[in-house]
Amino acid sequence: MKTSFIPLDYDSFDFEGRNYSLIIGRDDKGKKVCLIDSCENHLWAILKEKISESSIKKLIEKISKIELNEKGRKTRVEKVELKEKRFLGEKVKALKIYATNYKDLHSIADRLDFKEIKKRRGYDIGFATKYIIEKKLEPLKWYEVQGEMLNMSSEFGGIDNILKSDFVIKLNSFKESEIKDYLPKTLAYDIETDEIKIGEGEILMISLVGNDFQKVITWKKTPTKKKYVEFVKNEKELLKKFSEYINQISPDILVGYFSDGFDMPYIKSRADKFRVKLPLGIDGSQPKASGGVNQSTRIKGLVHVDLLKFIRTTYAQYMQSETLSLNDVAKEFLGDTKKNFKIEHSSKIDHKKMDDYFEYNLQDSILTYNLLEKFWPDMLEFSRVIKEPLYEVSRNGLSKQVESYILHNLEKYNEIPEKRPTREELTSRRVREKVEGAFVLEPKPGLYENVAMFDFTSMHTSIIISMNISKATFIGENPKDKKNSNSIKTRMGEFYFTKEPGFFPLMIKELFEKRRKFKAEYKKNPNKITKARSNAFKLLSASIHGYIGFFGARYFSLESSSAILAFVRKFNQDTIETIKKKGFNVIYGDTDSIAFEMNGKTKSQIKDLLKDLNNNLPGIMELELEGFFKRGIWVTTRSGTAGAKKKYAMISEDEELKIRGFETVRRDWCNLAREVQDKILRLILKEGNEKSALEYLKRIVKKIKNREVKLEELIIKTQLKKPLSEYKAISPHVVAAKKMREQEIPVTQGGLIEYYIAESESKSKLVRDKVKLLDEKGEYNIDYYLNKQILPAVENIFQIFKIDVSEIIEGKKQTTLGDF
DNA sequence: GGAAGTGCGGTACC
DNA sequence: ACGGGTACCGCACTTCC
Repeated sequence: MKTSFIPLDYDSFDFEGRNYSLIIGRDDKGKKVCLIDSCENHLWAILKEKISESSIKKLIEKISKIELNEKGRKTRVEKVELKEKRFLGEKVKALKIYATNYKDLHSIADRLDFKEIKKRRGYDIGFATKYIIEKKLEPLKWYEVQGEMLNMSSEFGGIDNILKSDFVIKLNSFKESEIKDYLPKTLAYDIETDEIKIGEGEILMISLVGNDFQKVITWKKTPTKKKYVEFVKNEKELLKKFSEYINQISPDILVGYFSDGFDMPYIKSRADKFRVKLPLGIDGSQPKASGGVNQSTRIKGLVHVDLLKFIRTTYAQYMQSETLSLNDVAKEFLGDTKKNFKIEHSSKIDHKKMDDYFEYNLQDSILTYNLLEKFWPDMLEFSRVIKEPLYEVSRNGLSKQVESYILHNLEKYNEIPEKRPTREELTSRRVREKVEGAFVLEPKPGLYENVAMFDFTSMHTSIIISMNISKATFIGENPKDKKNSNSIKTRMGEFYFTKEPGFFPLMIKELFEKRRKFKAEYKKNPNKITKARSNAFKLLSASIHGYIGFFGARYFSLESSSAILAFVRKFNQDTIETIKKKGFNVIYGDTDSIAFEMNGKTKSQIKDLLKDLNNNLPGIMELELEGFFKRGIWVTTRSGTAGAKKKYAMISEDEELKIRGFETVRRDWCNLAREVQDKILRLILKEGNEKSALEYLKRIVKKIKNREVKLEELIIKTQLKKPLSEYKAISPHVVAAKKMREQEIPVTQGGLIEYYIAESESKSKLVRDKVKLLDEKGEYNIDYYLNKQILPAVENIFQIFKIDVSEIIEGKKQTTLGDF
């Protein structure tokens, strides 16, 4: 038979001592389809140089005879082929060794201790990855597939009778078809429990939300008018109902928020306790948890997505939200918020409140469902670009995504994949000395008029490409062929890289060009998909240097990482010097940027300067105009007279502000201080002097002294980064967290702690002794907010105008500032 | 018992 | 383990007189 098909999930099974792939997906009518395909497994044995043909022949014979009988499996070498390959750029002769079961590739590699063999590789790549590389049946692309339908058959031990699928097809052939739209069938879920620790409490309710499906299942019998609430007898029945509904709906994706870390483990632990089976897999198998600290749960044939993980790696760096809580993320992306509901212990909840609880539980699934829809184009394109299944792509960090991309693109360069680092390598890489990072120019404090800013386009990546840097192109500290090389001095020594183009920089160049191409495509034809594709390439391209310096990477290279950073410093410093020599006053620079006074020159003259600088840059390196600014302000550090790095504010010609590093953008300062500072920066940058800013400050100070400021403006929010018991220094936010715990308010690691500083009778001078939670009665501490929040936020700004605001902010009696 | 120095802790920049 | 070096700054803690 023939059908359309889009692969969603990849799995495998053994039959008669052989591996088969099981690919789960849909056809274009929405029917669930499983494909069964054979798949050859292989590993590589790289041969030493100058091995005679006859020795190779003998070796092949010996290897062909390898048979294993371990772990109740019989696995044997099926065939061995001699190939001309490359490994880390070197031409090599290698044996491609096929085995009947991929699970034993590692054991076979262990048996290859022949003297003719130099290295063994390719035994540590996941089955799905290998299958996709070999067969090119790639995730989330549409295919026209042809095969034999299995129906009540006995083939493969009658597997088609077990699989919960509309069609099971033994694959014969396939070809890519034109891309049609695809929207996954999604089901979101969320649980409510009476105890946060996994398995220690009861699951009170579970909500499920699909396209036209909304349910809250609970055993907490309460009169309610909510139609979506369904009652069951007890927690055990709740769990059964949960899997019943999932199987009935049969979604492509089961999505939760923090569900790898909470919902799924909780459900599993309660199911274990009650001995309830959760047959959610396509073959009736149970969800399987894996990984230690960073746990995740996999369900066969049903893609379990923990949206938090995807958002964290792909979006967090560009987000405004204070936290990555479902509430904040939904607010930012959906303009929607969670139902405001304070969780209490179930025993305390009365009937009316129970109704709100149901609503709250449902709402969480609705938000999760809507967020998945929102992020779907990005997940889809990531999966297509990286060629890894959704389950992996939705969880992996950027380094892992880069590595997957590399593995899927090695073939073009005829490269044998490098192995994962061994445990010993990991330990030694982790304790290595730090590589020297980027250069930051100390600014000269002041208010500047007409500022131009340049920055290097994708600096690290373009250095890798232009200087041909990688593990394989590194040729040591004193190579013979210095002429044909790029070199740079680092703290660790002078490192040389051949100019002979290496596969790694070439691959990155191609990636970089695709990034350009898809960015242009998006500009020309802006829509969700082109945007997502452009974004996927952008993120991948920006993560290459991070990957090279990541200790878990196959292509990790400390020399490369340190050389890249040395070039980063060199190019920025050289450019600063050149701009200075042309007579400009350079104000500031950080890593890849340079800000300088335009010095009466016109924009077009500045653009000429840019062109000139670009003409002298090597390879694909490029400096671009970040912008022209009407004014910019740089201040001193709090403790001294030096210019503060990573802290500045500029205003563009259309009065848009670019504020970096100031308290305004820091969440651990109270809103009042942030707003006052923001307003003052705005006034000064707009007007070019401090007059109205000063008037404004005086009004605010008066307001504070008259206790006219609302408490919510004074809340200080700080994250609790580790378990309460591990803190050596008991700082205010730790005290606040302890208070919360006393009041049985859940305190979670990573959660935001909110408190304010109140007037107090105690003589203690410690801030922490004045900490109060928001619902604790008290009055805000005027002295603290004036001298420890407002003053530090504005002092340095007015100092630029030689104004000492501490005189304006009276009431600073106890504080002594040694500098005065 | 207070001043000065040290380091913990959180957050931001790129 | 899933990016990591540079930087700022408040606050508690330590040390010293």
